[in-house]
Order: sequence, then C-alpha cells, then structure tokens
Amino acid sequence: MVTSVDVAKLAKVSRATVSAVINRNRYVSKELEKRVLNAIKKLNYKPNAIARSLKTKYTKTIGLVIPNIGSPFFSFLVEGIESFSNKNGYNIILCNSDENSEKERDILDVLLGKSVDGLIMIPTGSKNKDYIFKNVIKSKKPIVFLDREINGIEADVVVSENIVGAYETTNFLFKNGYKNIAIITHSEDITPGKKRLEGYIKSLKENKIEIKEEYIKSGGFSSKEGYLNCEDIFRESKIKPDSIIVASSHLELIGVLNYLDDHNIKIPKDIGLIGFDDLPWVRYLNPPLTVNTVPMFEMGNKAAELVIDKIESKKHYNNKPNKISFKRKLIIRNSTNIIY
Amino acid sequence: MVTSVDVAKLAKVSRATVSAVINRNRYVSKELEKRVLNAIKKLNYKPNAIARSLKTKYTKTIGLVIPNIGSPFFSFLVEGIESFSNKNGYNIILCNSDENSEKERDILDVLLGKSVDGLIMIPTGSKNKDYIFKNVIKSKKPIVFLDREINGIEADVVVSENIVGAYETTNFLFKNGYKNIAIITHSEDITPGKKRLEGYIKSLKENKIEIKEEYIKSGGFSSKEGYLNCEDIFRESKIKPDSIIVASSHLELIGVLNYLDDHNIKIPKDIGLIGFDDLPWVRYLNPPLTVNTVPMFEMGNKAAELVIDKIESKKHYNNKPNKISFKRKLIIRNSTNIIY
DNA sequence: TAATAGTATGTACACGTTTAGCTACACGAG
DNA sequence: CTCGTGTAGCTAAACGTGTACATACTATTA
Repeated sequence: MVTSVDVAKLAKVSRATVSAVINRNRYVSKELEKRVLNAIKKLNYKPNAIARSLKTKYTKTIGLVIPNIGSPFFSFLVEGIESFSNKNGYNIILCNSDENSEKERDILDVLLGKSVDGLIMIPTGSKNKDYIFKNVIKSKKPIVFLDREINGIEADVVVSENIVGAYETTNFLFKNGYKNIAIITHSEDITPGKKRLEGYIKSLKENKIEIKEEYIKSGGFSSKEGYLNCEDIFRESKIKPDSIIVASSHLELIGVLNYLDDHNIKIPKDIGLIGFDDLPWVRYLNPPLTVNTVPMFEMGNKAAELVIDKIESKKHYNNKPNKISFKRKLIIRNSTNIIY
Repeated sequence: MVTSVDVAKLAKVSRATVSAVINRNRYVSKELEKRVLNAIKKLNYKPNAIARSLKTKYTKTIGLVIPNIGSPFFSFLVEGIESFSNKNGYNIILCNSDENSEKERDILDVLLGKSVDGLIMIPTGSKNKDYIFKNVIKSKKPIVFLDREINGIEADVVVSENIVGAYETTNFLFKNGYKNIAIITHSEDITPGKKRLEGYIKSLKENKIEIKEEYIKSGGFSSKEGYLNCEDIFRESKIKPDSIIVASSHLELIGVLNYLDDHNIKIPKDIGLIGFDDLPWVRYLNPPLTVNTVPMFEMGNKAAELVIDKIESKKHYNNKPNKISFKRKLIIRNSTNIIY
C-alpha cells in the first residue's frame, strides 16, 4: 500500500505538507504543491479514508435503515437519498430491517459501530424507541426519520400528509357513490397506517357512514398478506364492499389484485379500487389504477438534505426538529366508477 | 467516547485482555472475562470499527455499484445481495452510476479509498475496463460482475443465459405465427444487450426470416427512450412489426406501453409484446405480460456469496474465475396471440 | 531436579492519517 | 533596530484498535 510517507519521501517534503496539499487547509507554496501532486500521480496514491476517519471522526457515510429495498416505494426513496448524498460527497450503507425490530436494532448497533456520520431511518414500528433515544438522540448523532415517525422521539422527520390523503381519497369514493368502503393499511404501530386510518374514519364520520370493523384490515406488507386481508374482508362482511383502498404496500396491492382475479371480481364493474403511490406501472394495470400519491424521489432527497445539513453544521442541535410534510395528490384513472 | 481503555480500567485488566474477550482469540480466565463483560455492559462500550479496520485491513463492507436502484430489476438483485451479506456480517455501500462511466469511476475511487473488502458491480459498459484492471484486478481486490460482464477482464461473474433466452423467446413468437418481430435491447456495449441481440438474430436466421435494421433498436433505459425507440420502429418500417420484444429495462417497457396506448395499438390484437424479467406486477398489466425471466433474488444472493467467499479465503485467487449462469424461463401469458 | 508444556496476562508498537505547536525567514512600518 | 505579519514547512502526538512479544506462574514429565 502506498501511503503519504511514500509521497512525502518522493516529493522531499514532510507528511504534514502532503496532508496540507490534499486538504487545502493551509498555505503551501506553488513549488512544493507541484512536487507533491506529481508524486501523488506517480505513485497512484489514494489517501486511506479509514485512517482519516479515525482522526477526524467523520466517515462521509450515512447509514440507511429501511424495511426492504425490494419494495418499489422504498427503492424510489433510496434513489432520492443516494442522489443527494452522492452529490454532496456522502456514501450510504444500505440495510434492510425486513420489518423486524430485533434485526433493526442489530443494524443500528453495527452502523453506529461503523461511525456513520448520520442516519436515515424508515423505522419498523416503535419497539426500538428507547434504544434509539439512548444511543442516537442522546449522543447527538444526526438522524432523520423518513415516511414513518416514532411517537415521543424528537427528531427531524420527512413524511407525507397521510391523514389528508386518506381523507380525500375516501371522500372521493363517497362522492362517486361508494358507500361500502373497505381499507387495507399498515398496522397502527406504523404512523402512516395509523394516520391513513384516521383520515378514512374522519371522512366516513363526516359523511355519516357507519364504520364497520370488517371493512378495516391492517398489518402485513406482502402479496400473500394482501391476498388474505382481502379474503378476510369478503368473508367477514355481510354486505360486500363496493370499493377498497389499498393504503399499504404495492405488494399488498398485488395480492389484492390476485384475490379479485381469482374470484372473478372485476374492477371497476364489481368493485372500485384505489392504491397509494404512483409507481410508473400502475397506470398500465388493468384497468389503470387511481392512486393517492406523493413525490418519492423528492422525499428521499429532502431526507438526505436534512441529515447532511445536520452533520455539517451544528447550529441545528439547539433548534426545534424539522418536520417536512409532503402534500399528497389524487390521480384519478379508471379503477373506480361513478355509481350513483 | 468510551474506549477499550475505559473498559480495561474499570475491569482492572490490560487492554489486551479486553481485546481478547471481544475477539475470543486467546485464553482468558472465566474470572477476568466476567469482569470485562460487566465493564463493557456498564459503560455501554461498542468497539470502534474504524480503528479495528485500520489495524486489520478488513472493513466488513462490500461496495455495490449499480446503474440505478430505482430500477426494479436492480433493486431485486440488491435485495438478494443485502440479504446474503447481512447474514454473513457484511454491510453494503450502495452507489448508483446512472449508467455514466465517469461517475462509475469516481465511485470506484471512493469505494477503494474506503477500503471495502470486495466489490459487486453491474458495470455500465466497458469504458472503465483499464481502470478496473489496474486498480481492482491487479491489486487482488475481490470483485464480482453481476448481470453484465466486461470483455477481457478475468473475474467472477454471475449472469443469466441471455443468448438462449432471447433465442427461445424469438422462436416462441415465430412458432405462433409472428413474422415481423422487432426488438428493443440495451446498447451492445452492455453484454446482455449484445447477447440478447445475438439470440434474436440466431432465431431469425434459423427460421429464415430476413433481418431488418429498422426492427432493431438498442440503447436507452428510460421510459422516454422506450417511447422514442418504439416510435422509431413504427416510423422507419414499411411493414409494421407484428410483435416487439422489450429486452432492456422495465422503464423502457413502460415507455413502449405508453406509445402503444397513445396510438391505440392494442395488445395482443394489433401487436404481440414480450418483456424480460418477471416483476410482481407484470402479470397484472393489461393484458398480462408474457416474459422471459430469471430468478433475481437468487442471482443477487449468489453474487454476494462469491464475493464473500473470495474475501474470506484466498485459495480462489489462483483458481479460474467462477462463471455462474442462471437459466432463463419463458412465462407465457396473454400479451401474444397465436396468429397463423 | 530440570525441562517442557500449558495457562494467563501485560507491555508496547503498529496501522495511516490529521493537526497543534513550533521554528524560521522576509519584509515593511514605526 | 525592533516588532508584527504573512509565508513556509517540520516534528511529534494523537485517534482506538490488534497483536507480537515478553513475562510469570503451575503442572506434568523424564
């Protein structure tokens, strides 16, 4: 391995001067600078980031803890995060928690041990609240929660307007004549799940529609769970739903599509369907899917901006945490009818 | 920051003993071990991975260079990579090259500077061949090329059977009566692009169908480019195609769907369509899409397995590089007809 | 009894950087 | 001539680990 010692020797200067040339943090004469740069090129010298980090305490690395990179919504968020980070000289260490809080905790342990400069997290519920408070918040390690919050933890947050989103979506169905509206969301331990349910209920109440438990299914992310949740709704309800809002994951959406397909329930003839988040392909589903959506890339970008901001300037530490909430938008396609 | 010195002091042992307890690499009496473990717990001590890496030269980190995490095919590969890596105690640093070879090179520079233990790469063409040879292969840094190869570089490779896959796909169309088969692939600088084209041409030749340049479009990944490629095919050809194989990305597939939609060309009535890679949603397209596919998660898994294998045992260095090639499968749905 | 092996722990250097603190020179102002 | 200031560069300590080597004790064996 070629080190700054080798460069210093070849350029006939001290290691301090080599360091000064690389980091441009103090005066070096043109003459010496040239000699150093030539030596660097000649030896193909690359500074060792590990050694540097040991001294400076900065790794130029952000830890990213998400439930699952295979889920397209998350992968778009990650795209935004990576893009902003890369532009600003940061790398990201990507870890999947698989919606498992023990694994999530192990991941945090490893990331903190690796001295990441900051963290972006899509937490899987709030089970690790105490751990995070003790090891992250208290030690002033910058962290941004993305898409989901943890109640009772004061930290930067980038989310979307879930209550309003679900409220408007439900209202839209009601205005088009739907009365038996079912919803499939995340479990309530996950803030978007809780809030989307809240918006849904708010709308039903305002529209004086009875709230039926058998229309509300929460929990699950996979296609299989989507299938089963949908099955449960149809099995448990005396009056079958005339519409379903799938407000959790796209995999669950696919499970629902699967169930409807298997049972020859046609969209929108037999049932109205609305999803969350406008992935590139949902407009090519059969029929094109109406969705309530949010700019995913931008959300990821913002999360990275916040965390880097915090890493690089300490002024924020005494401020109130930032809370960025992205507006949601309803994109109307053909998976619902006007049925009154 | 609490260090091993603090632990040693509290436990009244030397730092060597603390290190021995943590790494279990030499005998420590039960008595001392207990004292050390208690001190560790009491102080909430976490070994500093940076300092450890500086000494051991290992970071337990794998660098991952892919074109774009937002592309679902890649994100499934990454899911497989992350899963295997995590199980074996490795983290991954994720970097998007955006199919830009200069950016790719910068990324490699950074990753090597950060002393990743190994690399997994989906290269964006072969422009960085010399750089990779000089800085990775020659320095014996383990690397695995995934999905795409670089000609002339001897390294481990995990790919799929692209020639056979495209050959069988084209044959399938021919056997169902299609005669004017267009194809949209990656540029030829990307091995799957080259090979899929090869398989396509092989089939046409065997079936004695004229090869027409206006039916072959290569290059591009985005929806926009998919749209334009499709437009070009229709504009340039006197005899319009009766079928299209979209063998590049899903975004390009979406662009093609978009074009067909805009021009009211119905699938499969007016045109047959076959895609590559069976993402969860393609069977819910309108109509369900026939695809030629490969197990993505497993491919990612295998790539991680190979690179970790190489990192942890040096025996492979003198062996021939591993070349793993996954079989492809045609899943027939309703986006093609039998038209003879 | 002396040699040997096994047990048990500590000392001190090394990894490759950054940087505080020091020296030293040149030049213009007072 | 002295002082301050800007220029120029070096020495040496520090970051938090891992580990080679040294030390010392005990038990076994010939």
